[in-house]
Amino acid sequence: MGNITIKLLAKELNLSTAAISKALRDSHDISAVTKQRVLALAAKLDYTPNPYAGSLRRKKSKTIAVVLPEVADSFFSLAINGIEEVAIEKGYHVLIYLSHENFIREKAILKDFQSGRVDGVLLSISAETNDIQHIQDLCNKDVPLVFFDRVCNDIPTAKITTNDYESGYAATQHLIDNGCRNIALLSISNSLAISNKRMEGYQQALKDNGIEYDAANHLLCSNDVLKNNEEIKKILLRKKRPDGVIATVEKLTTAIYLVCKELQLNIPNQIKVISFSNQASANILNPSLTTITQPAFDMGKAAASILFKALEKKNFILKNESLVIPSTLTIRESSTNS
Amino acid sequence: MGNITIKLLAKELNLSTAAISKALRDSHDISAVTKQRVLALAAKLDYTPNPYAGSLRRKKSKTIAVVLPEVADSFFSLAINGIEEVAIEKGYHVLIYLSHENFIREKAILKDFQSGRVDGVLLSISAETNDIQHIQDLCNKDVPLVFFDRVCNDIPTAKITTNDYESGYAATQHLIDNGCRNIALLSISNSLAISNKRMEGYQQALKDNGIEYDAANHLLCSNDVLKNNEEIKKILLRKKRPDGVIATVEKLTTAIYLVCKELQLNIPNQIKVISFSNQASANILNPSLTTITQPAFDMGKAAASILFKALEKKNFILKNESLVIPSTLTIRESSTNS
DNA sequence: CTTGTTTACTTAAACGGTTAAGGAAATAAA
DNA sequence: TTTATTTCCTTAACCGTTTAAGTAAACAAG
Repeated sequence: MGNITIKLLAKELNLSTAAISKALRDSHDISAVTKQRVLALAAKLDYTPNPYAGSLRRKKSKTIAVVLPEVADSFFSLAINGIEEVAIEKGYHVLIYLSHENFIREKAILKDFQSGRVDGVLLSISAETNDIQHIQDLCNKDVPLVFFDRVCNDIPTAKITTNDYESGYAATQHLIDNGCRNIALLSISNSLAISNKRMEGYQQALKDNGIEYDAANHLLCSNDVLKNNEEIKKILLRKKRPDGVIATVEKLTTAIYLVCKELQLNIPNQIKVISFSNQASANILNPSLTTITQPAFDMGKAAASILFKALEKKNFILKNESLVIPSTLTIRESSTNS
Repeated sequence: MGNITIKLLAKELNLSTAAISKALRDSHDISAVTKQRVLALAAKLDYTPNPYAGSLRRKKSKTIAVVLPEVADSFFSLAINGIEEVAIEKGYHVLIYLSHENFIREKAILKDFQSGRVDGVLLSISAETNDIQHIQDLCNKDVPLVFFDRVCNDIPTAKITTNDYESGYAATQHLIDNGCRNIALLSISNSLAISNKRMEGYQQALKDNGIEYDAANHLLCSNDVLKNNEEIKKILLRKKRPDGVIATVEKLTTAIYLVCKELQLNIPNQIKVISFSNQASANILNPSLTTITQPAFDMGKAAASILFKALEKKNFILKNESLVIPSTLTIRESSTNS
């Protein structure tokens, strides 16, 4: 195909490749006239520089990686939007990787980044991740890393989170204010910081209201939709049936609604529901869903912005740049007395 | 940082870089003993090959690009999952780009691919795209391209679509079967093939049922949520108010439900609704939403699979590989008589 | 014993840029 | 007029890997 290279431009204009390179990068080593000639020919021949040649020489790829547990979730979809927006603006490219909540995959993905493939990484860890050696290893190779949402506290770097503890507390308090005394909490992990913080907020709110925490009210859900449904059903069929449910992740909402429908439990009269969710459809559910909405887009944007600061300025200390962007409670019908 | 390179391994083992390279790629130019020594040292030093050096030399990046209009939509989220699954399996990396339905951006994104940054492209065109020169240009540079969902018929390459015409027809017929005679169609483009095909299916179904097509029933929506709400409201306030609505894209569902709520129009009694949607929450809307569900995950997977075939086999003719994966109509409460 | 073949390497060029160092000509300063 | 400086280039090394071509030694065949 004989692609257009700097060499070709050089030969055509009787210049050295160095001159072409400099002209294209607007070095003031090159006369205005020559620059014009180079630019004109480059435009005419539709020259596009080979990114990998440059990356090899400069040891910079102008690429970042985004590692997510999954993307079939409004939160991560919106986060990607935020990330991409900043990346495009800064002239960076975005590689996307899904861990599918699988530790082995996450490890393999991060391992590859030791090659210099990317200049920086945005990471939201998988629910399975307990061992953090692979993250440690990456940081030891001086690859800038920013966590967002699902962070790992033992790694000293920037973390963009939302106020999970306060949100857990607020959700619980809201249900209590609306008469609930027996509140179930559905989560997806016992090790993720976000899960734990939401849980702690929940427990503190119970305590502050003189309600004893009942471990039977805590359900750890999996990736298996059917199994989750069964477990939720079991909880709602208990003698001491919960009068409120908090779903700490979006995807559990459907399960709750369906089980309630099946069991003919009226939301909100018999049981009140609140979800951590970014679904646009919360408003039009039956009944409309009270949500804790995370600032997904802004979190993505913030994470990317901070990463780019680290990429642009040297001596930028990532670990000083953590940021907490608050979630918002939107009260709708599913949690209030009609 | 003095990274581990082939050179370093070579020096350490008193071999040439060529020998190291060949040993690592298991060339039978190298003795078993030497291979073992190389592999052992590489493992010990945690050698990770520089991807860009290899890309430069081999003129292959082992990377594909996915260009989407947006990602805040269940369809594209699921499609990404499908694509990523295949890519990981094949050892490829996935660069993601969002056009935000903007022609200029799409053009700039594709232009960059002429550089050899990616070995192939998966594209779902923006709603603004009428001029296809930029796609043409990319194809002329022999970059394999596979369209999915939002295809461009004038480019002779593989296209993964769903049966939009039949789905439009089925949606319309379903509403007619349930008593509708005055059906509004909400779409987002007059130029996208998917929009046109759904529209044609709609028109043919009307015709086959002896219903005259009324242009006033066709609403072209934009990216402006508020404006869409206004327009939908206008249609539903017409003297000849529609008794059925088809949303040809997921995001218009919320608008319809909200406007109906505001106007106190009962779904499905006063107006029946059906949406092209992959929302998991369709089931728990009020009322539950009848949907045309696209095989998003499978379309992503299929598109990626076909692209990889083209990347792996030469003389693979992409344009012979188009595929239509049917959507499924799931009937729920929003479109049926109670 | 010579010739051909195989084995197991090495040498060096190549991929397409970037950049430090150098140099000739023009211009400015002494 | 001589020397210093600036301007505008070129030369060549380099980034890390791959690979075509070459070669020395060992072995086999005739």
